[in-house]
Amino acid sequence: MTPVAEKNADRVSRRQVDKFAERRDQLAEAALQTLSELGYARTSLREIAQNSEFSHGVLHYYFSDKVDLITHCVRHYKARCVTRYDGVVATAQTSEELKAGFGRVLVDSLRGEASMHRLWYDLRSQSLFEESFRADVAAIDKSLENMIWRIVSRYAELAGRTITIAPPTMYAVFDGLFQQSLARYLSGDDSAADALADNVDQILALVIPAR
Amino acid sequence: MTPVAEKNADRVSRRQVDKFAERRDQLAEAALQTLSELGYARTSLREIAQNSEFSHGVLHYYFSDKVDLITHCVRHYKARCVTRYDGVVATAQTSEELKAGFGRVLVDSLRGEASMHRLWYDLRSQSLFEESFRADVAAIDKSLENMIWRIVSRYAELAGRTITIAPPTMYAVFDGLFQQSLARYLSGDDSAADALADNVDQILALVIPAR
DNA sequence: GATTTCCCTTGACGACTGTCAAGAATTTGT
DNA sequence: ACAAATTCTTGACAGTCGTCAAGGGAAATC
Repeated sequence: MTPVAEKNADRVSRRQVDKFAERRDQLAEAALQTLSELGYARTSLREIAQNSEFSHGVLHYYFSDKVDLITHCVRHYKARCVTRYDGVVATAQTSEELKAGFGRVLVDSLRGEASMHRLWYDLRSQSLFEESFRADVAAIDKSLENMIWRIVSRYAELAGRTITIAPPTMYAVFDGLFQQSLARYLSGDDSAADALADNVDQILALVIPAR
Repeated sequence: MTPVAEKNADRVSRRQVDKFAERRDQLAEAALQTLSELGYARTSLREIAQNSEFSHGVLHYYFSDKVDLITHCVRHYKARCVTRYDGVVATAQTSEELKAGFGRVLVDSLRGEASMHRLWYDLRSQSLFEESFRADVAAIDKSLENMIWRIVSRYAELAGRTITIAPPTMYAVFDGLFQQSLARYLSGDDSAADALADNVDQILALVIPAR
């Protein structure tokens, strides 16, 4: 095989790999939509296929089994949700601005992506039972923790304060707040979103106290 | 029917009702054990029956359907877990004593009932999708919120402090801490239990600050 | 243009699900 | 003791599940 042929073969293979990965993501997207509507327990492969433009058999062409599919979904989900707050952190000039931006994104995300959030909590619960999900879920949880930490530590920096709470604890607190707000919002209480912003303000004032 | 006969009939009926309710609870207990081991998604009625001393058909003699069974389980669960901290609140004489007792029960419960706790978070996630569970789950959540509030407000009282945080927010914070500790504990990190006690101490100091 | 490779559909399989009915076994009432 | 009401078992039902194999059709390769 000549170097040129090798290059071409490489290009072809690369293209195939890309197409393969693309379709996997496309199917993962359909799966995520189905999962966020029905929850893990009630989502079947046939239902997922019906939310895509393909038949149910194709899922086993792109994924080895159901766990493989769900795992890919989780990773695909991560890629989207973790960077949501980075813009706010990067552009905010004052602590007040950062706090307002943080709250705004939080509220918007709660209102606009409630179904995806409940799926996240569902899958996180599943990972407490199913060991095969645990590593990926833990990785996402960690990156969410990092995200919260970037925000809070930057906030403290802008405000000229110091933090005495460790990142995991900080994340746990805000996650608890968000989770409760999500439950209220999904049960029809639209004011839960605004209440979340207030609660975050209040907790932020406590965990980063004036010295 | 004579008054005596009426009384007897009543006694009989009462006894029957009691027996009926007793067996329902007994089956609910088996169901809770199964659910806490497998999770909601993987628990079937036959599996539940195998964890009891009866056959699978009996479940439809005592419960109208699966939702009825699970709902009864949730209520049965509530009756057990909500009163766990009342003793500590009632007997503690000082704020330090209360804090220590709170932490101790928290840690013991995490270590000894981890499977039941993960089931609770699983069912709470299910209620975000399945409306039929929502009311019962919300009721339990509310009573847990009340429990936390009894502890924290009593703590503030003993310490001579005032609280500026509303009960739902307070519950959300501690629930977030507990949930994260549970995940770590179940993934093999035994130190997560003791870390929980430390975190609770720390957060308690923040939410009920020295004035 | 023929052939090989890839992508996708269809239909089937065994296993499992919730539900229910028929009847055996047990308890209760007389 | 017998009769009646109950509690429980068994087996079957219609449906769904994940999985897979056979093959059609499209696209790429030569």
